[in-house]
Amino acid sequence: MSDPITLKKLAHLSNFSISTVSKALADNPEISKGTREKVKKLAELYNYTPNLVARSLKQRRTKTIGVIIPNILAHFFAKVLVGIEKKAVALGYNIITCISDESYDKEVKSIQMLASGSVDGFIISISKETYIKEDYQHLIATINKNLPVVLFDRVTENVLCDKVIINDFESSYDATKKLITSGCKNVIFVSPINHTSVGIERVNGYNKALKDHATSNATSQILIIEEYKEFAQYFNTYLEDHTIDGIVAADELSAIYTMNLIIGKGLRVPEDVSVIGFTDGILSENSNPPLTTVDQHGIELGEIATKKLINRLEQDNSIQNEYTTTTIKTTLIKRGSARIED
Amino acid sequence: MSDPITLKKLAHLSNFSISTVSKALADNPEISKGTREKVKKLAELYNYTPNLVARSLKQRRTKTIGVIIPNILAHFFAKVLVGIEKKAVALGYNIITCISDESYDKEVKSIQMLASGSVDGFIISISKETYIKEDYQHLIATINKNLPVVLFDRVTENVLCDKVIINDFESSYDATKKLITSGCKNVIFVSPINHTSVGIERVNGYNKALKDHATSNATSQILIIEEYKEFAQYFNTYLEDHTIDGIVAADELSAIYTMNLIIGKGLRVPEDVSVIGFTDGILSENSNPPLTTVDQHGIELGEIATKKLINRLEQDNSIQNEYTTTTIKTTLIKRGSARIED
DNA sequence: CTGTTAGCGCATTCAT
DNA sequence: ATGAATGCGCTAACAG
Repeated sequence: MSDPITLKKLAHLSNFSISTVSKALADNPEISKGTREKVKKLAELYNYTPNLVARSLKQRRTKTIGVIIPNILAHFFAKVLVGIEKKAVALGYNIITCISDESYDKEVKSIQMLASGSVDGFIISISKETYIKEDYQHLIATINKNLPVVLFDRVTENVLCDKVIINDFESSYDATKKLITSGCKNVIFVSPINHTSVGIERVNGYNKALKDHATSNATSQILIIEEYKEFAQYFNTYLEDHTIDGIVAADELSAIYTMNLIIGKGLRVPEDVSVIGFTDGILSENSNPPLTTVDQHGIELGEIATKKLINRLEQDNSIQNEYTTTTIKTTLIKRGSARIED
Repeated sequence: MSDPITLKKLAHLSNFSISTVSKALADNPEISKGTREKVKKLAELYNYTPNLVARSLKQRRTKTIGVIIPNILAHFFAKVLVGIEKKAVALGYNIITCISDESYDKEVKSIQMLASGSVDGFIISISKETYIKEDYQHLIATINKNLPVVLFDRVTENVLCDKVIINDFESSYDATKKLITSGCKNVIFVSPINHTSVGIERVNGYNKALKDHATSNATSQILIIEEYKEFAQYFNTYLEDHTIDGIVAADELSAIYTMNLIIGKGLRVPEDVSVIGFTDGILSENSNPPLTTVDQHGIELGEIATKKLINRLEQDNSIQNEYTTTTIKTTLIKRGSARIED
């Protein structure tokens, strides 16, 4: 029912030319006030909305942003997406979301597809597989095509562009330190994201805190989670030859998962073992006990990334601003899973 | 750096005409094998990718789907989105995601924007506010513009279109019945989605099961959650004048939240109170005790919705197929939060 | 087998 | 103050 109404049809109906109608709708002062009114009324009557595809082609900008996310089921990324969406809509942009599913191939394909005219720029968090391959050529190529990229959270030094990250090293350092100064003697680190920039920084922070604050015979214990079921088995036997009293986990799920294994072993949280996780999401709030966690401010992060991208998109192209990296400071949210002081 | 390479440029470089180049790249047998090869090689060399916006304008189809979701932070919707994305990409489509944030206005605006040429059709789950306003005109208008809509989960009889839902009534009925036949005398129903089609069906199922299977003096107890903090207060006092031994919750978060309140009151789950929730997500798997839950098969649901939409988009337009509603059967996943038999 | 032409819907420069 | 003409990049009908 009904083909969409176009400028051409409005021109017929109003007995003005296409260009007059176009200008009138744009409130161009070239056109007399009277016709502007008339045309607008008509457009309203027929419910005219300009075809955005045609406009994109003409203007050579789409007013849409491509977003590539490794995994939408992780609460942190969902939160960032909320922030991106919110800010984008507020500034008149749409977003096209692709999920890389931690796969290099999907990441490359999605970017290539969207880079063929569908978007003006990208907001991307790098997939695990891409880190393993260490191949960032697709990102560099995109930037070279004049499609700005903002990387967030999972970033790399190998690509020059705007970035938004959190202070991973410091946050991890502080969390570990707090456990130690509150009396923990054996703090381990658990991570399902070992290959990513984020995962590495958090490990480094943990190690540094150990060196600075633990007793000299304390050793760094880093447990990598590739697959949760396997990890459960491994960790249960691990607990039999090791006593631990503190855990820092690189994300929310691994924290809760590990905590539940510990409780399953008959240990008490936080009396016997203190647990701190990263990412403040629904899981953390509603676990039992509720998880003490490092809030990464995902929504805010998404908003900042979007703002940065759109700034670059709309800036005068001759002024090539320096690329900047914004670091968001995390906040420790104290709940029931860790006994920490002050 | 570098303007994108176009057909025109390839034409210059190859000394063929634009149309020849276009046809050659499309492997059109009109063109001699030799030139086809030559042109393709050149295109490869220059890394040519067709401008999708121009193609969309020409073909009057964008190969992208608009997805409107009320809240990406709810695990169920995130899962559906994963299914949609997966299927869409597999069938050569992109998706543009908008989050209505349960707001009528955002829902309307997003749809209008995307309906202006950006997408070929929609996959939508209706916002709470839209249900309250009972205004579905924007959906009907979209369908009348020849933009097919598939509604999922949160649907309405007031819009004629394809739909994908789960057997909410039956699932809720069965869950309630199971609790009763396993010995629960006082089963309450908790819902944060009371206004939606889904919420209503689940309440109905609960009530019917009560009528069919409970003792005659059992009364229907339905607690609505508008805001979690308020609910916590209310529920804590509620527990003081009521004894309950069973809970059916309309989603995952409300189930866990309520369960934690109960545990906080010193009651044991499942010994004193059995809890069953809807949506099988990360929360359910990792709660303590793990939640017995109705799996809505979100990913599959998303895939089916996408398939239905694309089928309609690609069918011969003269054959106007009947609209159909697909009902997905849920599965009860037994974990530790409910004592139920068989 | 190849090229010319037209047009998708819009914005814009250049006449009038 | 208005309109004609052009072109964004592509496909396709039609001519040769």
